[in-house]
Amino acid sequence: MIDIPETVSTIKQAAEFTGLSEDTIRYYEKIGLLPYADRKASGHRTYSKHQLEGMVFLTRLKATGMTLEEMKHFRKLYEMGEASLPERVSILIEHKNRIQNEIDRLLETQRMIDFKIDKFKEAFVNPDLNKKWKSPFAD
Amino acid sequence: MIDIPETVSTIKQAAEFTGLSEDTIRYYEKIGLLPYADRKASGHRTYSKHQLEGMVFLTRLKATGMTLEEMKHFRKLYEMGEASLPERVSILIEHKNRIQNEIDRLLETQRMIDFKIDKFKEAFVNPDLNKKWKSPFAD
DNA sequence: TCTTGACTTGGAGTGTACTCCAAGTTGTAT
DNA sequence: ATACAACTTGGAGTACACTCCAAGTCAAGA
Repeated sequence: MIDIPETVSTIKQAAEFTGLSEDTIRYYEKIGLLPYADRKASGHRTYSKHQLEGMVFLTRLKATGMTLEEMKHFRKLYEMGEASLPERVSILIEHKNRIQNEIDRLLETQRMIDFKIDKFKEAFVNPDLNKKWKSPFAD
Repeated sequence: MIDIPETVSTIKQAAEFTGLSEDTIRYYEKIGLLPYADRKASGHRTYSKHQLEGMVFLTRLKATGMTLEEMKHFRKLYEMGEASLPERVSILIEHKNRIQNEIDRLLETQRMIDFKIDKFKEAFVNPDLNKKWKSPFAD
């Protein structure tokens, strides 16, 4: 059994792949969210495919509202090994629930916007309505 | 025709009703997102039911990702009157689309989390799998 | 009247997450 | 050999959205 050599990326390629900026990747490493990256002899960072996938996973968590601190905690658990699996699962389930609540709120706001758009359109077609119906916009 | 007298609220009641803090309401007024509030003789702010509804609308836009600057722009249009109705409608439609994209991203992340939870559970039941399958978490 | 709590202002301070910079080193193409 | 781009570091600066504070005024009950 031989290890399949993984293609190795520069920080620039990592940034392209993940959508993070190079500065952000270095920043994440600095605050301990990403582990100290492997280096070439020159000191330049290198990333494996596996690491890039991990970063993308991070971006998904972040984009869905997880804070950097929570992600750091999750990573700490990951480093503790198998014993932390149950807690990691419960964190993910909890996060999934938060996402669901967020989706519900978004859907509700969409309905509210639709209602408002309808009102606007009515008011546009028949300006008289505008006098009776005052749009609530904090005034 | 007589005006139905609207019940008038203090800033404290406004904060309770909207979920914003009193400081935040004053801050929104300071930056021009809310108009200069009506005052009692004492100088204390008062809010009508209509104004409270407007504030709740604001909180919905904010909670779905609209920035304070965008909301200020929307309010400016509102103050310009009927002529701005088409632009206001298009802003709302645009925002609705942004919300839809956000929902899509959230759903996708939920699926990703489900996949990961399954993997974790497998690894927990059968620790051998954990050796073959490395969780990508940026390491 | 006295006290207690609510409200006022302008401005300073905070938390999160970057983002940029200077000064120096390394890698690559000509 | 000489550019020139890519990379390195520590630390400073920025953007957004609040959040808190001091010092003072106002309102309502005992």
